[in-house]
Amino acid sequence: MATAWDRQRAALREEITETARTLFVEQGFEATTVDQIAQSAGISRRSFFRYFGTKEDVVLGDLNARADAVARALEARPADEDPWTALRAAMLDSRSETFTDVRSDLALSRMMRDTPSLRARKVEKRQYWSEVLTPLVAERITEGDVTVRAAAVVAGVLACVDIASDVWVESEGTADMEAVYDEAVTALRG
Amino acid sequence: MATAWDRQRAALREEITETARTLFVEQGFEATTVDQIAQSAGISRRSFFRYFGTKEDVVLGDLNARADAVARALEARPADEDPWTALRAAMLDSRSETFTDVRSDLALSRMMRDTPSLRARKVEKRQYWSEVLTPLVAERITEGDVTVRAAAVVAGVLACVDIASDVWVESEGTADMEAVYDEAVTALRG
DNA sequence: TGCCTACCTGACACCTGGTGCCAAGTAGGC
DNA sequence: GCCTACTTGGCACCAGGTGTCAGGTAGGCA
Repeated sequence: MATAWDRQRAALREEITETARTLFVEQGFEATTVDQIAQSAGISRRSFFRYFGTKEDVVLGDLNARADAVARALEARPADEDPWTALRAAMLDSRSETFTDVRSDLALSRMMRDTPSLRARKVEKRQYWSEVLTPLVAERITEGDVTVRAAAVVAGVLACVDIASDVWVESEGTADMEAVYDEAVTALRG
Repeated sequence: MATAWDRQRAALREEITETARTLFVEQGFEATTVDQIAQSAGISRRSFFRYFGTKEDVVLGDLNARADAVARALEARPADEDPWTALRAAMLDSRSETFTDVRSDLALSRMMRDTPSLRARKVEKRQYWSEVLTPLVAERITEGDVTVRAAAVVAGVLACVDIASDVWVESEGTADMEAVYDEAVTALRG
């Protein structure tokens, strides 16, 4: 428990994130180089890569942590709840821990939608979501090929989340994300 | 209509693809450099990038073309068919035009599953599938928010295809892809 | 046949993200 | 006040990708 070091590390990481996101919003993600970020944050290029594995991780940082949060929330739901209801509730429970303000959230979301490398890396992290959630969902499925069905439900739910997020960005943050999500789920469950 | 040029270009492109895929299977995708491919194919590194925008495109080349094929097949389905049935039939109709043999198909699929950059690029091309298919599916939806619902159905179907493909690879090519796909769809439409 | 034009090609330089390595520094424990 | 463990920065290096330019080659036309 090197607490002192850990705190310092976390603080610096936070500072780098701030600096980088400012630059990203100002001049775009791809147009911002790692050297610029490092220089603005007062560290070396090499150190940057010690705090973030890739440039994309600065934006997508805590996505894996959120998956774990959703997983914990899902486990806490009643065991007899059907997977769709349980997943929806779990995601709502663990939402908005990292919520700052609408404007910057919108800018970040738009960037994630419009930048190929960010989209790609996001999908990569989504795989972690599937790995974490699928076994938990499988416990709530009683018939058929449980593994396949669980994978399908998780993939379906994540797709609906993406759709809701897209519509939200498109609407400049005015759309009701929950309503869009429910509409998308309805389309699946017919 | 520069037919002569076009033919030569297509032939060379095919040859590069052959060469590259052989190298990929031999030593893995990431371990194979573009310089190696270019040298093996007897062209310059610069020319390689004139035929393929990225290294990944050598493997994923005709994915966009397949999307167009599915779209055409979808349009040909009876207008009163529900989207799920129509999509399933359309994908089956336009399948296996680029089918070589099980062994190399399996090797390629496994590579696509295990290589992050390939997965990422594949998802990128999947977006094109969505863009092409969603408006066609929308015509088959009669109630609710048509755009959102169509997007959800397309995303769901593509997710099920991925699941089926994954299970197929996992089973060394012995699994019945159509059956797995149907099982996955059942989980969604439950 | 011979030229002209359009396209293709290879070579070079350059940028960017990312990694391995090593020497120097700095904070904490005894 | 020293020792140790972790961190830092600098350097060299690799690979993917792009802009540019000079030179070549195939096709069309007189």
